[in-house]
Amino acid sequence: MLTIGELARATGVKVPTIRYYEKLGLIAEPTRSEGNQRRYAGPARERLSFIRHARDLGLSLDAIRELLHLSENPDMPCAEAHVIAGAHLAATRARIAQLQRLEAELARITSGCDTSTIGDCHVIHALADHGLCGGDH
Amino acid sequence: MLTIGELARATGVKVPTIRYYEKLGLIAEPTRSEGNQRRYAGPARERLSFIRHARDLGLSLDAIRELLHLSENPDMPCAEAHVIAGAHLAATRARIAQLQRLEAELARITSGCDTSTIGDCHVIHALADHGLCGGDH
DNA sequence: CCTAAATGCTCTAGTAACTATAGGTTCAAG
DNA sequence: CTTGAACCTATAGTTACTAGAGCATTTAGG
Repeated sequence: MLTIGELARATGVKVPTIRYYEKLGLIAEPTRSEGNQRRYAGPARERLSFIRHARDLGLSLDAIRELLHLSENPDMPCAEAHVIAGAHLAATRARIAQLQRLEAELARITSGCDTSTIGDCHVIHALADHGLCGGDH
Repeated sequence: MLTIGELARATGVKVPTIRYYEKLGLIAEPTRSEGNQRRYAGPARERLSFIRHARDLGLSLDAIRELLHLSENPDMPCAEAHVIAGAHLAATRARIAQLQRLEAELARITSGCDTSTIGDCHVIHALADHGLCGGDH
């Protein structure tokens, strides 16, 4: 049986976060010691590692909740799991594309200024005047 | 003089967001009509457009607050504005790089499964077992 | 056995940047 | 003069935690 601190070290999830996940119902309430401290068995560690890994990949707790629910029914079709992961992949790609557009504009804004006072600083003017950029955001 | 709704349409910032920015002190409290409704003059529109554009570029309200402060003093050196924009550019590039790593792993996870039940679904297993991935996150 | 340090407990509030809702008021057009 | 759109304030909810206060338990050393 692991204490909450040992579980935290084993999974890389911080102690307050474990308690937070418990309150959200993502992990089960564990057994308690005589002094009311949480004691975890092996399955809790696996479940928490699952959550950790999925969070690292950027999945929302809602998506993770669904995946956990699916994983409890090994006989169910897994199409839904593919939908969730696929949707997240698409969202990730869209976000990358958006950030790349922003990167291009930020690079343009920051590179074009060689003056030294705010009054004619290109950075400030570019931010103030939307017309100076591609305008695609 | 614009009503708050007209200002919202002119800048693309939603009405509740304008009031929110006012409460944060990002924009000045405007004059009011006899019936206590907000009435805006031209400068408010420019300032709000500045904020909007900077937000679209992903700058935090804190960073925007600093830039607004700088823009009020046209004679000050603009090195600080370059630092803010440059830091944001670097953060954006780092975020893109991170998302691209996640994209690669998500693509790997979602592509490798051609079974049909949860029990042996690659998506679920890949999330449960950190050892199956590159492990660089 | 006793004590001190580390770890644990609950609860509340704070973070970013809004968004939504409730319940009421004002404005402009017909 | 009435109606409907737009306005007002204030509070609470969103996401995924994190920080802090104030107190209890566990464990290792002496």
